Amino acid sequence: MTRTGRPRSFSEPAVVEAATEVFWERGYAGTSVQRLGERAGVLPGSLHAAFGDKRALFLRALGHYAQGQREAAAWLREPGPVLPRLREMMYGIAAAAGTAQPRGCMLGNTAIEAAGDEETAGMVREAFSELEAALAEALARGRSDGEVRHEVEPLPQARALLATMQGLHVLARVETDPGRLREAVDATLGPLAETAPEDPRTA
Amino acid sequence: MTRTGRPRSFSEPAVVEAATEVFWERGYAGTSVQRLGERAGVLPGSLHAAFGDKRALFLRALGHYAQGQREAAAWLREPGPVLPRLREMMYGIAAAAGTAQPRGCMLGNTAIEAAGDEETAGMVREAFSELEAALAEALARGRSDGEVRHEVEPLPQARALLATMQGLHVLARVETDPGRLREAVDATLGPLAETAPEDPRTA
DNA sequence: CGACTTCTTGGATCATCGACCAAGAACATA
DNA sequence: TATGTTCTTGGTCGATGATCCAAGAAGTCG
Repeated sequence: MTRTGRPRSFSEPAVVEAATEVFWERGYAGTSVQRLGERAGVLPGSLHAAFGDKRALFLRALGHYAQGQREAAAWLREPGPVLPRLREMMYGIAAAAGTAQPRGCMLGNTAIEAAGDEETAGMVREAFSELEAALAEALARGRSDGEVRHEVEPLPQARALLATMQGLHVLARVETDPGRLREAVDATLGPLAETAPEDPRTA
Repeated sequence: MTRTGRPRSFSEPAVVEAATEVFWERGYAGTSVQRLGERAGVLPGSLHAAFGDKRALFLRALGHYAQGQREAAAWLREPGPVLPRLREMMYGIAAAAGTAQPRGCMLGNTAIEAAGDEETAGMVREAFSELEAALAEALARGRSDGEVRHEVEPLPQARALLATMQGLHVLARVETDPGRLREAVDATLGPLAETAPEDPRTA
């Protein structure tokens, strides 16, 4: 059954991508449908016809962002030492400090701004849960490889790391020096390493 | 020089206190001047006359909240073991999970929502900086008392703890089980203790 | 007691925003 | 090419919100 009629002048995924950017930067309340249209090169009327109301488009955008996070987390599942990858992930968060427009993490931003909406909160909770599982899996593997101290309990430590990452996103919003956040990352990851915990950069 | 004319029907600090509550719960954009007036029992016109515009009242509220945080941090400076107090502070954050309306930390909420405003960001940065200093001081004292491992570097670790606390506020917005966040707290604080790191609750 | 000052009240104003719709444009199919 | 379907365009509508103001109310001071 091929669709007839006038074809879309825009690609739906491209609009979702653009909407993700805008919602990520400005939050839900801070984003107008008009601005969404401008960024995507589509008039508000067309957005309404294609996606429904603003909230529906926001949920699409949030899902798109969460999918990207899932793919980033998949990197932790590849073989090899995990602590350097955790450090790189967290350094990446720290690197936003001092940049023109730190956006934080859209999941965390949404948790704070839109926690009242149960459907939205559910999506954030689900995404956090998956990130936590990926972190726990990585820690467990690191532990059995002798890279991570055997005293580390993967699941609670994974939750702690997730919290620290979200907190880094928050601090990066107002912190001007990425180096200070990297020190915090080193202090977090140092005690997890089996060897040479006195110099975290060795891990 | 005593002021003449009709006296205020409201107390200025009480209005700031009420405004703090509302901004804390609903954010800056999510709060209308009308709602502020309702909560404080003052008409919007009077608010405007007494405080200026919405942003000015928000800055007053943010300053009020930051002051409260400073006083909470002063608790860490009192003598005695610091790790139990840190745990209690962080358990307190975790306890918001699953409650009707977790508000998070107004400093973190503001960092996320209003990072574009440089004056606002400066206030948040300043407050974070003081919290960090209080945490670092507490860790340093705990270390010299033999309570905290000597490998712990106070300032980086303080930043890491601040990040974790902010992250806990974020997670508490969508997490339904406070117990899971308490486990994360234990995983964070356990490695800091000098003795019995395998059971964090002993510290 | 009268004059002056300050606050309160209630509404007006202007802007923004989300949602919606009628009419025309663009395309596929037959 | 004629027909039907879908999309685009541009605008309207109602609601909300921030700000401000004029007139009355409630005090103080001389």
